[in-house]
Amino acid sequence: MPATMQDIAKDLNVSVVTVSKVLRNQGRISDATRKRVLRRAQQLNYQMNWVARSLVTRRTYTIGVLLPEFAHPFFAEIARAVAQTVRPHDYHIVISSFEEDPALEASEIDSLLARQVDGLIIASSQPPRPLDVFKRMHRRHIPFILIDRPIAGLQACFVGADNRAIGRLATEHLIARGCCRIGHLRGPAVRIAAERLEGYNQALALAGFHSHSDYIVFAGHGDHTGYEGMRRLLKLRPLPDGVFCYNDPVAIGAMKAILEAGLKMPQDIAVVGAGNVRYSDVLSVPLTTIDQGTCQIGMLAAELLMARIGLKSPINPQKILIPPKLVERESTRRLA
Amino acid sequence: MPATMQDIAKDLNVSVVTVSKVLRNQGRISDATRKRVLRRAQQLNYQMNWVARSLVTRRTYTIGVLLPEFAHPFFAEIARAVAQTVRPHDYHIVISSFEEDPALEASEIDSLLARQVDGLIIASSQPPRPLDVFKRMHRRHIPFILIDRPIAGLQACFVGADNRAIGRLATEHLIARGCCRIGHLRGPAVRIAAERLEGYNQALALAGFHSHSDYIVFAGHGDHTGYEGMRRLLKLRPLPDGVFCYNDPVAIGAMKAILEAGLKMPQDIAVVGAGNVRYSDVLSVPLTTIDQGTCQIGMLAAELLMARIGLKSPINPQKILIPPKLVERESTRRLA
DNA sequence: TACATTTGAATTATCGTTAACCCTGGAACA
DNA sequence: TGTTCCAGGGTTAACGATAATTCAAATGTA
Repeated sequence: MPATMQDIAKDLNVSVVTVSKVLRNQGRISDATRKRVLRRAQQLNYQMNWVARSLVTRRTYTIGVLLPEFAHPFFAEIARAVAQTVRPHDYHIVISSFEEDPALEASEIDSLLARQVDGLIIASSQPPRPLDVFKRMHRRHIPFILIDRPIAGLQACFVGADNRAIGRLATEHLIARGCCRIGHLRGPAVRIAAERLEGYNQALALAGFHSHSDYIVFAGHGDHTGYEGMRRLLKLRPLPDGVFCYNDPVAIGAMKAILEAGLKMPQDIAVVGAGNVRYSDVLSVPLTTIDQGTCQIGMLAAELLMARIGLKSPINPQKILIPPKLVERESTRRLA
Repeated sequence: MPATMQDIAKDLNVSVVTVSKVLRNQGRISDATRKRVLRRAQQLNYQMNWVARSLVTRRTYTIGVLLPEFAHPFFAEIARAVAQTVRPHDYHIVISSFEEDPALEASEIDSLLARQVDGLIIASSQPPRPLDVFKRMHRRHIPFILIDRPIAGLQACFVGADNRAIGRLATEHLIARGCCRIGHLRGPAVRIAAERLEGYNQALALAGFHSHSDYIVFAGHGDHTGYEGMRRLLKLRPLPDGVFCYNDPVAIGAMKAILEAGLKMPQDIAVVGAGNVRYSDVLSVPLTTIDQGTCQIGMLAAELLMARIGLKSPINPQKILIPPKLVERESTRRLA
């Protein structure tokens, strides 16, 4: 059994509270006593029992991080950033994924609440009319930050990429590179994908192009969907000369299809992805992409959460959109 | 404030213990009472306070997962597998990374112990003469499983890849493909890298080749080290006609160097990586690699841990080596 | 000297739950 | 009728800490 404060107290003939005070540097304790306690604690290799402390302080120094899937590089990176940001505050993270299943997500939230996390960071998959999990959190005054995917109609803190700006930036870049038949491999039917599409349309409109629905093809999250989608795009005549892909995996799949078709990048078709995942630069043709500030999302969400934990009165929800940055590589590079 | 058992008890004029018993399906409770309690619990939206329960049961239903860095796809995948495996047991994971810093690792272990995790899964960076963190765990009877990186001289459960087999398998494959000057971009000075190197040497010896130290070049973990290393290999004459790379990122870096040198894969040089990371198959030349059963490592480690948690008497440490599998792609494909 | 203040620590009361044991009244049995 | 047994609870005491309050002695002050 690990040593408790009681063990120290008994050995030293002082009260448990005295020990507690010394260990927390609180209250008035004489130097002599302080030293005795500290010494004995070290001898016994005393380690705080945080469970016991949490029970009385109502603080677990633990936050829940709830992600759709955390082997995905994007979410893994966010989790890393969150963990690093909260570590100096003595916080740990309990991480959980829900495989894009709203019901599982809700049950995991409840489960984390039961574990008394001090706050939550969630990349939610809840439908626009969210279940009442969020109400439960409000009632309990548990702060939470939504990341990456906002929820329509929910007043809450949010940190995420500026998806319209991403769509715009990518498309404007293709236009600047001289493309005039720009296709889009759009993502699944979620808000993020819709916003990137909007950005794409905006950029086209601003440039005086008008978008043609044939050139907008549904893809998904993964590279195989990009591959399939691109094969559909390649059947169009005239061929697109530029493609903005919903995300990097989709772009990678698309590149595979393009190479298979015997076409060259960027000469025949220029490709832009989004996300700047690792290895985007060691592909056959290094991929131009839009960096969405993944790391920052995690950091800012964590900071926002830290700031709200322990606040007596709730403050206004804050929304942060990270401005995207273009990362230019071979897949759109202007030829010499 | 969330409802407590006391609230339910007071409303129903029963004792808290009765409520507790109902909620745990324990003890003898009449059907009538049971129903009343259950109904009231639902009405009040009662949620167990796991912190309080943990304090008395000495079980947190939480395990610590300690990794060198968890944005790395290998570790992220392991974490995912662990989380999925323990979820059915009602366990959650507290995850933490220590950036390859043994001191930070030790302090994180202590920190997780203070949080009363029921067990730990650790990919340790401790030196062969490990600090006494592990002794502390033994004293407290906290089960832990080492993964990926065994610690010499420490009696403990271990689950990891069979690195000698990986080195052997990769090298034998190159030999089978007709390579006869096989280089090795070896990893950093850690046991894993040494074992893969051993496997490489074994395979060469078995085939009657003798290894030449010039053809063994130090690389590291990341792709840039692979790039640098390969450039050194490319200065050798005669040129190697096959390279076994410590891991996939190194291989990816190496491929970049090879392509830059104007050489072709696999015609001029065949390349084998190890790890089978995502995107290994969408590279310019899809990379032949050795799958080390990442997912299985996480799963088996988690299962092993679950089996040990709550065991009264400690049982013998168990070591599991996952047999590797060859994943053949273009980078070594035999030409038609 | 008498009173107020400070210092250093002990007491007491939680926190929300479970473990272990105790109690009561009626049914079953002899 | 008395004894036993058991169903259906209740009581009490933790678990390991902290918050709030109280208290005795030492110190300062008038």
